[in-house]
Amino acid sequence: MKIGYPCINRTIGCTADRTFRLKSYSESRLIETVENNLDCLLQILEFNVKYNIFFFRITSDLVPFASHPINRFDWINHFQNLFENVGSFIHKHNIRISMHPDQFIVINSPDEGIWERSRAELVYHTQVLDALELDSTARIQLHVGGVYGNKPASMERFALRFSQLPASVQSRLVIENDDRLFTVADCLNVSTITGIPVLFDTFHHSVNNSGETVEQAIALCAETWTMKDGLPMVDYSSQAPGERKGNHAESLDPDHYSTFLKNTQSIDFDIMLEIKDKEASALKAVSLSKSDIRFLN
DNA sequence: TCACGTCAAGCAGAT
DNA sequence: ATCTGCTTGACGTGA
Repeated sequence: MKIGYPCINRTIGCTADRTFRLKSYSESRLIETVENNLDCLLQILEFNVKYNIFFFRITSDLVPFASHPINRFDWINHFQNLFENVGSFIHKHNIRISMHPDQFIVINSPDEGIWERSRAELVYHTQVLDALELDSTARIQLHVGGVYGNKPASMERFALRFSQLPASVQSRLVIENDDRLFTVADCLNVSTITGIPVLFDTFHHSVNNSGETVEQAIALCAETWTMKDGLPMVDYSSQAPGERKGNHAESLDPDHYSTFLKNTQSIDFDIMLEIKDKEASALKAVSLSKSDIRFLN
């Protein structure tokens, strides 16, 4: 079991997701920003290793406008050395990496334009992981997408579109249950058709499920991950006390977390803490997990 | 230096 | 018809 947090470190004072406005686009601005972002990414990973955090989600904003038509710069070759440098650090310390394209990436949209842009953005995410020379355990997590008034048809369209993606992208994708539309059961159905592993999100499951317990759901998801996919990835968070249903907690709830570990102890996985205070909660989790046999492995 | 309107992109439910 | 939450910040203009 590895413990991780997404994208941002609030302790070390740099950001790996610096960007700028489309109107301000220039090649020099892009180069300057990506240099900063890659440099900061390495700093974050160094911080993580120092504190026994070996799972990390790389921000989608690492290369701003990477899949936008305005960007015709060959950033992969230009930054090849920097990517390899970060990648070798990841290898050396056996860090697990994920990425999570944001809500605009919807491959099952009936709108061809949205599909085209989504495909381009997935290619970009794949290019980042490939430039880092990461193996097939480094994954891109995606939701199934929209329902458009017909869930079975939308799931079938997802499978069709998946089959039309480049093989390099296909081998990186995993699908995640969401909080409103596609449950674990839906994702498992899509997985049966496509072979895509299912990433279990605990919080989404708590607000959108088909009656399975967490233990049942996580076991079913785990079965969709093969050796080459690596350990199953799990997104973990809990309800913010007193806030609107669905809001992520500000900080790790030690009791909730310990109970979750106990309830899932028969399965090993890597856990991504989607909690607002980022690395602070990861540090708490590392300390709480030290008595867990999976963490010691 | 600071305040604050806005930022590439989508969906679905609420108002 | 328009706004809001997803992830929440931070860019950058105007004063």
